Amino acid sequence: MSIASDVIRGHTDAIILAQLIQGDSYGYKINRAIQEKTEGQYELKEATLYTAFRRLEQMGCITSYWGDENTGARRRYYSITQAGLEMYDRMLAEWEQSQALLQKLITP
Amino acid sequence: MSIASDVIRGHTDAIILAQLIQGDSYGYKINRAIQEKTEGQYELKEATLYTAFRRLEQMGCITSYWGDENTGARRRYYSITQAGLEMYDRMLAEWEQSQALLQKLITP
DNA sequence: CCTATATACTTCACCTGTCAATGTATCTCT
DNA sequence: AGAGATACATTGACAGGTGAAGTATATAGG
Repeated sequence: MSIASDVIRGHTDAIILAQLIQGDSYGYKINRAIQEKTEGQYELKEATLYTAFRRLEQMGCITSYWGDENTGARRRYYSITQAGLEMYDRMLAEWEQSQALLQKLITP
Repeated sequence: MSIASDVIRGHTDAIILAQLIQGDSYGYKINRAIQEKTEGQYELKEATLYTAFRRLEQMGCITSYWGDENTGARRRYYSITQAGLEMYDRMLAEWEQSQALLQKLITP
């Protein structure tokens, strides 16, 4: 849907980790935060979001637990781990580097 | 192989078009130019490069013709079309936009 | 009460771009 | 003759993203 999807592709993980650095959260809320951050310009597709959670958990970058809501739908909360923090730092550095690289390449 | 591959992904077309704006060229030479431009930090894999040529030609963004080398291996030259120029402009604008968007998203 | 809407998570099938591997052919240098 | 550079092409596999569909609960409005 979004124009930006090709750039964002492969950065879903970093985007999620960036959100979790600010504290534990759950899928729906994270997506909301992303929409607000971008003034509605971007949102993650649900399938993308939950696939990313699986991937990140399997890599040991996040852990999850069920919230104890006594009302509303159940929520699965996620926490960023030490490995996740390190991964985030690497991804951020990579992004800075790649950005400069592509800028060079895309200029005639 | 490269660190930047996830960012560059989906921008191969724009990179190639950026090269062709400077004049007709052929696969091997374009890849060389890319390597030089990035001081060896990046190169396209051959499969990626030639797949992109097919895609761009099919979309009408480039046209191709065989060079009339009387020595050495034959070369297939590519020209950017009007549609290609327009596509490039769109891609460049998109990149600027996406860059800003991802910068926002990747920051905690 | 019933329906629509929002919240919240899950799974499956499919598409696209990338890339490793492999193959072809020609030229130059030793 | 053999090695290495030039030059193009195809195949099969893989990873990430996404549309579509499904499950379940709470709330607001008619």
